[in-house]
Amino acid sequence: MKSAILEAAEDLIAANGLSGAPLAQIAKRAGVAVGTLYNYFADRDALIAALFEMRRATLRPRLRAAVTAGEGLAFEARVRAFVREVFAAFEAHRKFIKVAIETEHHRLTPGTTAKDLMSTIDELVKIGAKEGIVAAERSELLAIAMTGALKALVLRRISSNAKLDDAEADGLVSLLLDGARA
Amino acid sequence: MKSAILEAAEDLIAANGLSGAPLAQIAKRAGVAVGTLYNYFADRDALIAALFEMRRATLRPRLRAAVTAGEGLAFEARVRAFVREVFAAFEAHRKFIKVAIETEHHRLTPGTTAKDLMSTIDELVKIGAKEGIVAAERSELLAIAMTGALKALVLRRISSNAKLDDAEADGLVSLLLDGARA
Amino acid sequence: MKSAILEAAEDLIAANGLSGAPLAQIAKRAGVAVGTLYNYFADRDALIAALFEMRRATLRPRLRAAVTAGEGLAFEARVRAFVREVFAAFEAHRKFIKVAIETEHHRLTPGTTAKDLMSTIDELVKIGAKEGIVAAERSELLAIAMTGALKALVLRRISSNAKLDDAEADGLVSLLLDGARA
Amino acid sequence: MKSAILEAAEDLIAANGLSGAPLAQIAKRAGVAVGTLYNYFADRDALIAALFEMRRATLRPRLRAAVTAGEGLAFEARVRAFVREVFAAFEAHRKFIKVAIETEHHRLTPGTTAKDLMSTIDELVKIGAKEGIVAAERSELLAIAMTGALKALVLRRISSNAKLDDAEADGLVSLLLDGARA
DNA sequence: TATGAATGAGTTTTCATTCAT
DNA sequence: AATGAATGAAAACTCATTCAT
Repeated sequence: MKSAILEAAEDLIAANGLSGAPLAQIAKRAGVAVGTLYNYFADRDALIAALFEMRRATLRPRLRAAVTAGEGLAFEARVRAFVREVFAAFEAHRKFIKVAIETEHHRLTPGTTAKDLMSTIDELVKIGAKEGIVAAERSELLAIAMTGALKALVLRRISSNAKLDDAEADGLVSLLLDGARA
Repeated sequence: MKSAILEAAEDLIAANGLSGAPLAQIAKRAGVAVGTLYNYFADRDALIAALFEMRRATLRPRLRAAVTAGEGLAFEARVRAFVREVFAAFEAHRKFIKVAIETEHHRLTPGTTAKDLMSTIDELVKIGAKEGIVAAERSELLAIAMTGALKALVLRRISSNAKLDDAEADGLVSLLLDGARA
Repeated sequence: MKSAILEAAEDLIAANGLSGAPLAQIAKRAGVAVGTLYNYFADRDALIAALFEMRRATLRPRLRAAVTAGEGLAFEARVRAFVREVFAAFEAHRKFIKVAIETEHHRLTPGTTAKDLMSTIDELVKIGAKEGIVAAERSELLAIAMTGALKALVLRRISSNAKLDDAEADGLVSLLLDGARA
Repeated sequence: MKSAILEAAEDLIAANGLSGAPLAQIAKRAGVAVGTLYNYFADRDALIAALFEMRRATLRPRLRAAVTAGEGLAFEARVRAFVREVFAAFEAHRKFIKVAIETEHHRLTPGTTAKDLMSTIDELVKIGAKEGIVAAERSELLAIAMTGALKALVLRRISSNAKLDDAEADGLVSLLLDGARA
């Protein structure tokens, strides 16, 4: 029930944005009465927060796992493994990822998947810097650029109904580590 | 008067988001009565649209100029010049740029500065591909990544009250063309 | 509840006209909150339309019945029966009849009781023409005049709190069929 | 100037009703600024009232004249002359007559042409009664019916862009005095 | 006198939240 | 727990009226 409600909310937010998902519509789509929403969530904000936290609870472990996935490998291979894992995780939650990226700057969605992605990438880049693979003075920039590039790529692919596969992941990693020159 | 209203709207949207700027507050901050807003804009949507179009009218020529800024130069220098120009333009409109990037996916803000940036970068990357500097098979990815990285960097700097200067621009270009390796 | 709201609207419109019945007053008189109105009607226009349609649904069958009331009788007797029935029906809905006649030409009230009356009278007059009782070349005029005269008489009686009884009906029919000469 | 404003108001009211004629539109159509309206009329109500009074000032004398038009003639001829005169007067002010009849029951238009018509007809009918032509017990009814029938006929003809000529007038008089029988 | 931008009270409309069943 | 009608505060919108120029 709770998750049926959250899925209904997710659908509507994905389609119409955060302010295009009134409780009446969420309830209708979830097949329950409005009043029922209040048996599961204190208020609208809490419902939205719960949606983001539910997905976060699923995605954060996978992001964490993605960091450790390539442990022992050379840095490039490790980053490649990381991005492949991230893409796989996002692929499994396309609708929410769209929502998470699009509403990233909204008051109601602080500290959610977008932030988790950022901090995970930070962590990974620091490893590269410590290993001397990534130029120290470029590491902050790399982290920011990688996060931005990844989100842009993901959103693009989701919006055009294209897959997020390993080739896509490898391409992004090559670009960021070796540049775009021919 | 019209622009005082739009600036008030910009301030409020920058502070509280698109749905955190009721007409009563906009009017108050602009120092006019609510009714006055309707002397200048058909309705709330039109006011918001006008804000984005006003800034767009200022920024688009600068983005276009940024593309031609480095004409004749080698591609890397040209991209460098482009990003420096873009940063200079964004620096002059920090508040709006924050708003434009944060609300990029909102129903009320289609075809605005964020799109102009994307298409401008597209154009530039195509030149690099034609010149053989950018690997053809990487050009789409480069355009997406560059747009995403640039927006992420800009937003980060604006949010932390840091400048968007030439050094920042050069760093981003190096990263994208040559990669992050030490 | 729905009909309490419509009755409140009817009262206010009868007293102050269509534009003298704001939703706040309708709600107050109906003993509900303003928001409640929107649980029953899409918007103000829909509420007004519903009022006219509700009464129409009641009155139209009675007008139809009035046409058949005198079937088999000689034409004059038939018309007499018709007008008596109409008066009885109107008598039972004085307040609405007042509203319906007074707002007959308003944008929000097309195709309502006033039109039904007109078309019903048309039908009846055609019967009289076919039977040769009414001069063919006078039938259109008779229909128009009868409708106008009937509405004027009804409105007059309602406004002066006078009854609409059989004598009144018979008087009108005599006048229209035989003229006013002594 | 004043009459240009009143004509603009008349046009708009004829087209959209009393509540479909905001001052801004009236001013625009009259080719003046809103503020100017207040140099000629105390407020909106006064403007509307002035429109009705201006026309009334023109029409009332013609209605009065219509009563005396047939003095000396036999009653039927006199009524015929009266209705012909009325039709001629109304024909010359079709737009206003439409407005006057349609808004007859509005708060802002008491004691105007519609009432003048009624009282004029009353007067005429009384003459017929005194002369013994109209049955005394039918005179009130005749007056009401004649007024209603006349207004209905006029409105019908104006709405369908048909003329109000002498034949039309004669037809109405015959109907009311002699009835519709073949 | 003419102008038309500015005003703000009045009205409509939305929607999260409550609560009796 | 589930329901959904009722609520009313907040927001959008309209328009007669004012007033500085």
